[in-house]
Order: sequence, then structure tokens, then C-alpha cells
Amino acid sequence: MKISEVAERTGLSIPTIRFYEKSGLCPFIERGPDGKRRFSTTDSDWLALLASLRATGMPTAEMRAFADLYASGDSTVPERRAALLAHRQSLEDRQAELDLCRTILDQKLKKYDDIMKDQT
Amino acid sequence: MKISEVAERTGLSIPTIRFYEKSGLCPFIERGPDGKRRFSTTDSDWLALLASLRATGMPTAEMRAFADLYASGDSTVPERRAALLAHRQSLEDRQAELDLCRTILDQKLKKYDDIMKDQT
DNA sequence: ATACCGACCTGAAGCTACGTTAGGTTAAAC
DNA sequence: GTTTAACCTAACGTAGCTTCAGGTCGGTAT
Repeated sequence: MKISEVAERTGLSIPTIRFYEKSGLCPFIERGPDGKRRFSTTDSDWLALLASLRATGMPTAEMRAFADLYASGDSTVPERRAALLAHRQSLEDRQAELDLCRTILDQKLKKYDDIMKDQT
Repeated sequence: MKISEVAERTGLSIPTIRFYEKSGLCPFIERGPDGKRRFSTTDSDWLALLASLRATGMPTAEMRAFADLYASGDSTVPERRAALLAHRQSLEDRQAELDLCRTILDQKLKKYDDIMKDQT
């Protein structure tokens, strides 16, 4: 698979994919004899996972650690599991934060509605 | 109220509060004769709202626009309402994103569990 | 008095995170 | 034979604070 295809599939931009590779977030991309990157579906899936983690706020340093574990083989599965569980927890924390803010907004909105009603 | 108290109440740091004032996010803070900021409870509440908006991803530019409307008096209530509604929508979008990622993580976690089970 | 402390003030510089853009090359495709 | 799509390094940009240098108060301890 070409980089452009992976970009399309993952939603990451081409520069971002290269940047991720250089940052060690996916240091296993093969190259053709022409020097161009050749992505397997595994690579593409990995990048899609990264995109998903990134989009939900995982810092690149953490993704880097996760990638290092990934590169070290199956023996690191428990650690990887722990990392994903931790991120899952952070998602829930974040959702709680969003819920709280939504409540606050709804109160504010209600106030605005009252003001607008009074003015009629 | 002193800046340190507002910092404690809102969770914003003192430099951040000053930074917000300079950025026009709350351009109505009074000063004592000694030049120090004196916050009313309204000010403090406003900053708490900003903190909440910020924590849920509203860019400062948008908060700035919202602050400008706020400063322009009650006639801008409908616009403010619209702004908060828009942000509320963005929260929901974000929650959907988090939910999706949670699903993906759960699938991944299940795979890891399977691998770990096999290894016993 | 005097010396010191802690909390406030200012403006400017600095920093981290995360990409994006620029400038220049090579190689295949039409 | 010229577009097209990759490649590289390196500089640039943006958001959003934080830190620094330097200064003013008011109160307390010596």
C-alpha cells in the first residue's frame, strides 16, 4: 500500500505519517527498492489505531512507549493491555468532564432562555 | 476577592488568570488603589465558566468572542446562546468520538486477553 | 528605624506539543 | 518530456500557558 492510500484510510495526512515514522511511532515500515514506503495492512491498521488514540488525546510520547512495546513482541502484551486500559480510563474521565460541562451549559442556556422570554 | 482566591476557586493558575485578562477574556476586572485586581463573585463565576469551556476544548479565540458579546450587554444574549449551543454540540461530537475509541479499545483489549489466555 | 518576607504587579521571553511548509531530488507514468 | 507522486531535511507556525527579571506594597521581627 502506498502512503497516499494509508493517509486516506487513516485520516492522517501524509506529512503526519512520515512524522510519526520518524518519531518512532511506527518504526517498522518497509521500503521498496525505490526507497518508497510499502505499508502492509497491519501497518495501516496500526496507524489507524494511533490515529484513534491521538484523536482522543493520547500524547505522542505515550504512543511512542506503546509502539516500543509493540515492537518488542508478544511478551509485552500484558504491558500493552495495561496501557490501553489506562487510556480507556482516561477516556471515561474525560467523558465525565464533558458531561459536567454539558450540565453547566444547559443551566446557562436555560438562563438565557428565561431572559429572552422576559423580553418578549 | 484576591487573585489567589480566584485561582483556588476556578482551578486556573494565577498566571493564567492574568493571561486571560490580557487576552481580553475578562476585560472588566476592577483594580484597588494599590493596582491589585479585585474580583467580584461575578468575575469569579465568569472565570469558572471560562475554565470549564477551556477544559472541554473551546479555543481561546472563541472564548474571546464570547467575552466580547458578554461585555456588550444583554442585547447579545441570543448570540451567546447560539455560541453555547454550538459548543454543546461540539461536546456531543466529542463524546461520540470517545465512545468510538472506547469500542476500538475494548476490541483490542479483548484480543489481548485472548492472547494471554492462550499462553497459560 | 531597618531589614526582610510574601503576595501582588508588569512586560517579555521561553517552552512543549504537534504538526505543516518550504525547498530541492528522484523516479515512474502517461 | 513533462506531470505526478514519492522522498529528504530543516525551518516555521500555532496554541496556550509558564517563567523570568525587576519592581511595589504592607506587615512583622529585630
